[in-house]
Amino acid sequence: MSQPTEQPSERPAGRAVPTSADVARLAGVSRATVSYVLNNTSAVRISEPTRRRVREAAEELGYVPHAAARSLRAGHSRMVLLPTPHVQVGPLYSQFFNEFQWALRRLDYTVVQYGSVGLEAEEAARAWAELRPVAVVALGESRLTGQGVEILKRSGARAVITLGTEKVEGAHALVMDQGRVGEAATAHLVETGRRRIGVVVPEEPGLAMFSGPRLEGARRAVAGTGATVVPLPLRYEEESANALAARWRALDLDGVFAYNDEYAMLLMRALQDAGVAVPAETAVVGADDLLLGRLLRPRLSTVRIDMVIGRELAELVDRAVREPEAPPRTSDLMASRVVRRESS
Amino acid sequence: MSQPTEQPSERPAGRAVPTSADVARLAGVSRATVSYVLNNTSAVRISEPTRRRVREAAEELGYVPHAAARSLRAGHSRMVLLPTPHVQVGPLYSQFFNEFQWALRRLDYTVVQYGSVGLEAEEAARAWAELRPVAVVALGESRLTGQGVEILKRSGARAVITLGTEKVEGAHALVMDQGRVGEAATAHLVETGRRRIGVVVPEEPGLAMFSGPRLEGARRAVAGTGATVVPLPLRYEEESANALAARWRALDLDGVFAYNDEYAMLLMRALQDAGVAVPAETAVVGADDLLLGRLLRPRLSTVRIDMVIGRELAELVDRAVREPEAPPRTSDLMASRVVRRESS
DNA sequence: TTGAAAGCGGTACCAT
DNA sequence: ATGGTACCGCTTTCAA
Repeated sequence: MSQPTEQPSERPAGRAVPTSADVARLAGVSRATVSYVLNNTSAVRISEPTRRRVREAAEELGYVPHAAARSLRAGHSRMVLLPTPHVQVGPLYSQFFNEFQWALRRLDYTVVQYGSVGLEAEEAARAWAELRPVAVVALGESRLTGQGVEILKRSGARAVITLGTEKVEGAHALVMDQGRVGEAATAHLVETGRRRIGVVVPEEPGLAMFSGPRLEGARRAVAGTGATVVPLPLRYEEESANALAARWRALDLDGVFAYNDEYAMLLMRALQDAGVAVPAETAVVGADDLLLGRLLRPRLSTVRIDMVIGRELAELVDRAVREPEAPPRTSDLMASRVVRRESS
Repeated sequence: MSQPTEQPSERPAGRAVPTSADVARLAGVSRATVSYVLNNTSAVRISEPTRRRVREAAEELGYVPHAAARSLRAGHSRMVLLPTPHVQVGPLYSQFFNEFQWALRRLDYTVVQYGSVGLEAEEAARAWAELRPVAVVALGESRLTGQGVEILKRSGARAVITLGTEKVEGAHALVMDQGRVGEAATAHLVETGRRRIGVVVPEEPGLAMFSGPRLEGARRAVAGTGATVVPLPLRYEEESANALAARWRALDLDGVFAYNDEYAMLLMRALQDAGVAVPAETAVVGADDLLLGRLLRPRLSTVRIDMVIGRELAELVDRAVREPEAPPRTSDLMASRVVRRESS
């Protein structure tokens, strides 16, 4: 550039970002005093007039402290990093998530979601580590490897928590036992006299971490009852459902756990169109207890999933941060119960 | 504490977080050299053997650079901050969002979502400003005030972009003209001969920013046609829908735009249960083109919304960052078209 | 080709 | 009750 080099060229118009030094200058005090006042440092007494002058100066300049500088000096941050899940999440999850964030904030943590679409597990971990979070809470399928956990801990993370089904070496694993969902649904079907039970397994990628355990749970439920379980691959598309419905009679199933309410609705519609009577011929059970299930005819039986309240998880994170050496408390964060309606 | 003061007590077990100085020491070079090697600084030539020693040392220590220190020194970051929306978002939005994040990363930005549940507009803005983001993109109803924008810009944000319906003083406003959705749906109803048209207005808080403009759009569509629009408040609950259906005949409506597919399904079910024939007596149109709409009987007519591709928005953000003084380009990011099925 | 050192914005100890 | 100052980890001249 041909511009004189003394021109910063960084903030072309408008003055520079105010720092605590600017506040100090305007208030006629030292930077230390500014820090004391703005942080209400109890160990130091500052006279009321001085406090006021500092506050007014900060206000006038629109001063906002620089989080990076602060945490650099402090040697740690209170940032909890949440890798954003790749898969589409349901309303249940969203509510839980909001609650969790809110609770963490109450505990004085800064919650930040960091998306890592299109990054490999390890480079993602490295990217997260650059932010020096005090804790990382991976909720979904974000494949966090043992290697990744090691990177994070080496860079100062005091707690790495996975919330899911896979247990990762070195991380606190909070299981959400998806198996229970399949178990509850299938047990219900068995109890109501069904013997040959289909279990829908979505073919969409990213759902495997839920569908696998649910299928396993279904298998547990039939063990020793004489009933059998048949996995049913299904894409969330009308054609896929119709194809499945077309060969329904050949499958000879009298009950089906459809993974969740959406797949259940898809399948039930296809079954009805194919002339299969629900629940007379085949009982259908979904999961998630969506409102839409109540609108179907017959009304859809479902498994209602109650996730642990966000506050509980937030406290668990806080404890893990304060006592990193404590043994990973493996809690189960889900409770499942069947809501029987008309489709089963 | 009675512990000797020389004990850091910060990392009780396990060694300290490695810094570039540690890498330098291990590699037998200076910190400067480490920086040069790890950043591939082209202005400086470092011998290949040295490069290797540095890389190996970094690898061995598990060194990850400290983002805060880096951006503090640099005087700026490439963080784009996205306040997380409070309302539950649909699958359309999620897809768009992922694409947007991906595109921003490709442009070398660090995308971070910051939740602000339970914070007032201005304190939220201050919290965001502490992170010194280079840009803030507020997508939802996160009420960003003119005051908030001012705070952010004062603290170095080169672009503040709102994506929504409200225009905020000082921010680049990218309108997503929700009105078009209501306009398209209603125009379709009018063209197919409907005269008294209901427009569902969800009572759920947080949806007002969508429902208001959609209602206005509906009003535009009937202007001068002789048709009329009747707002229909509705909660997303079965009882509310039933109550509305019970007084349907009294309302004397022959068409309804039901806000979106979910509300449409809710309402259509209630209408059918109340004996109102769809579409013979009343036509129903939803929006979002969810798969579930195709499963209903009659199949639900809908408005398909195509959002701008995330890449386009990412480039727009990039341009705004590089030329903060350029006039806010107000682009429309949505295209709406009616998909007629059987319910209209 | 490499090293020494200044400085980014805060905080907290130690003086005064 | 305040101010001076060292330092957190990293980048980037400037010298050698």
